[in-house]
Amino acid sequence: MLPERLEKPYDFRETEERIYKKWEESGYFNPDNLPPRHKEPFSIIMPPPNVTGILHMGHAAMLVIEDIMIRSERMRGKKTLWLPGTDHAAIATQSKVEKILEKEGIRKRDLTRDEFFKRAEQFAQESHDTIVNQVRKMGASVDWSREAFTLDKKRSLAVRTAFKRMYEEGLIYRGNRIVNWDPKGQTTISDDEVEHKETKGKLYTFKYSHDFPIPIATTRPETKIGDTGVAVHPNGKWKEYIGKQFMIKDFVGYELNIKIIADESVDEGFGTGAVGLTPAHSQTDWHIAEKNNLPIKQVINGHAKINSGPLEGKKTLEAREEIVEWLKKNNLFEKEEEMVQNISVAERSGGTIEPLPKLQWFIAVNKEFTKEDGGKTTLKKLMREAVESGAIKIIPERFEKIYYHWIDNLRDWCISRQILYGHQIPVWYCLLSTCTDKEIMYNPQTNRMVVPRSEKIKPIVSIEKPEGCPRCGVKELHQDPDTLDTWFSSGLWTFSTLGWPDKNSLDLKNYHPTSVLETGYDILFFWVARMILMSEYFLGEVPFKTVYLHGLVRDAKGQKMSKSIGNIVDPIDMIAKYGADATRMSLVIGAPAGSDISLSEDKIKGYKHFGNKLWNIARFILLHTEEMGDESGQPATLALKDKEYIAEMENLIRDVTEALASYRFHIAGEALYHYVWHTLADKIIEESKAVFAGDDELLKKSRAQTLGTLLRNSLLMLHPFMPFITEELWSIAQKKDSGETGETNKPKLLIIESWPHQS
RNA sequence: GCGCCCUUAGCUCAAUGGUAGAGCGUUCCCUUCACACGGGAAAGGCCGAAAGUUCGAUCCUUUCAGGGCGCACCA
Repeated sequence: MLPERLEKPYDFRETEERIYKKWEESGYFNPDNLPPRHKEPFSIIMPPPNVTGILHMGHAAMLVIEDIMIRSERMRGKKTLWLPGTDHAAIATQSKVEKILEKEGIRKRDLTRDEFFKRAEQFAQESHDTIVNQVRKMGASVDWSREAFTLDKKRSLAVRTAFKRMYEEGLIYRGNRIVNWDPKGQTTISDDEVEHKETKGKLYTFKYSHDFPIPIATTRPETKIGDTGVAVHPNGKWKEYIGKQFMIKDFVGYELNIKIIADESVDEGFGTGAVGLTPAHSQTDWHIAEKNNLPIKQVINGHAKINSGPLEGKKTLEAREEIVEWLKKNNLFEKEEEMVQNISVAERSGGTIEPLPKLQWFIAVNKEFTKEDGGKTTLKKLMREAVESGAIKIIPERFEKIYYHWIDNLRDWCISRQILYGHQIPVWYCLLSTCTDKEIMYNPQTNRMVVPRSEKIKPIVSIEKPEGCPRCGVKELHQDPDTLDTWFSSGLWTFSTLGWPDKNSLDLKNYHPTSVLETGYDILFFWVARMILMSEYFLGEVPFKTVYLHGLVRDAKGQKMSKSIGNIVDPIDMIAKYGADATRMSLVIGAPAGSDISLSEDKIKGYKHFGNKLWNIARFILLHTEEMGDESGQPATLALKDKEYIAEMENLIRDVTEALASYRFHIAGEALYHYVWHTLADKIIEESKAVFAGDDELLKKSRAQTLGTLLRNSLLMLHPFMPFITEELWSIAQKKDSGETGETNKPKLLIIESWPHQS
């Protein structure tokens, strides 16, 4: 007798939604509700998807791998917490909202800060709802009761608390330094958000004036009106001029005052062996200028235009042409050569980065401070040591090298952004003239200080809005209009989600450090490194013990998925067509840690067929056996052949368990796939048909029991990979069981069943 | 420039110090009472090139070629 539900082919559309609901109602996603055998905590905090739209295959891959870990650990008796959330994604969300407003014919400047913020929140909410729905569809066994958002109230308190503490320690400071200015987005961005693109450029060689002895080579003539020095090699061909100062009365109508200085970094072999220094518009030059006390002369403004003099208002490229023309006309031009150069581009907006000096907030990564144990360290050291000591293991290991390399090149992190959507910096200013000696222009409508931002206005850093100015007592204070880099709040993610800054939080005690962080290798620096920094600093412990990095999901030809190529495979479409189980399998098998996954619809379809196969295996087995087998082990009466089958299964259990423990999910998945199809179905079941057609009752009984055990273990181990169909089959097999033994046996959900024993 | 990865079946990719696998595709046979979303059979790979280590290498080492990626203040 076949159970009724097995008579029909497997219908994932009907099943998946029903099963997910059943899991949610069971409460088992929440570790607090797990049965008492679940003691040892196992926690993963989900990398929060950006609330900028919908989930893509990369997110799907992330969800699957994390769910496999959570489900298998839950079955192995761990107290599993998988905490979900979303990220407000500051710049990314803001630019999306701006585009939407643009379509509605609304300009950003027509809205107040609050109005804009409301629109952004509304968009974020809609996007959040879509994402949550998608996460459910994937079958992710996350604890919704603990869901978090990087910009909600609790996280905001964490951010402000963190900011204040770091400020008081001197690790957050406000400084006038060269930043990566994005003229298109009108904001600073961090070094990591800058992409270097190879482009064809020209190297121009010229002299400032006929009296000036040294020719200079440059790719950006427009910046040369901001030159205040020339660097040459201390022992090079120009050394006789070191220390001399030259006044150039007319350089394209500008007056230059150039000092020749020596610097080891000058490459004699490149260009003319002399570098024209533009401290205000080049990171390198800034440092050399600082060492040599050269003045800093800003000539380009935030709109990438010349800010003064005869060329005022000209765009950089226009100014470049005019300067080259002027040089040629005045016989100062020597030559121009084609060359490949790297141009800096803002990752989000695509704008060409203009290095500019600006008054911004930074995190000092090289500044020494005293740890709780009295030892001295820096944030950079904390980040390095966490991995070096082995406290954090990165999988695959090769990314550890990449991580160190990044840390070694790390400079102070600019955290202030001139955008509206995000955590507003918890800093207030008193603008009364008694508290500052500079006049401030302030636009109350936009809550923006127009200019000049000044170091002379003293910041008042506070978690909550201060009652009044601590110096003059005046009530009216103005909050810094800038918001924080989105990675500042996500850096706190592993502990801000667990109750920090409340140090008595039970969740924080139980689940931090988290067990595993699983994410794409593309945000190793952006995010993983920042979490290590924050957790080490604020809690003195690692945020996670293991980092598992997955690759990018690419199309069938290995190309990056993108809208312009039109090769995007949408997880939700695939779930609708082939089911979540099939989609999950396709993202695990053939996808080892750290390497890119190439995905095709055919691959997903293949795993849908596998689901069908599994369904029919269960049909066959349940047709011939009374029960699926239980934990009590093998009866002594098993036939020889059946003992072999059981032994084979035990090997599989060992292999799969080991593969999972070593984070080789693709191996585990493939082993199961291969066993179920090509061993259980093709060999064992085929051979069993003859057994059941025969008349040896003992043999039949032995085989039926064996098949029941094989099915049982297959379902158990496949569950983390294909949770829906396995749970459904489990419930069917259980029902048959309890139907015969009476109704007191409440069927147990597969989700909390015990992982098969290894012998 | 520094560093990392990849090169395996027609395509996209796994695995492994000792007979090489998956998905899709190709050829032939079979509607047999789990499944045609199936079964059976088959074709197809000197595992990028060369040298070395080893009883033995696709796997380890070195060099080379091609491809990809990360980082970087070549003015």
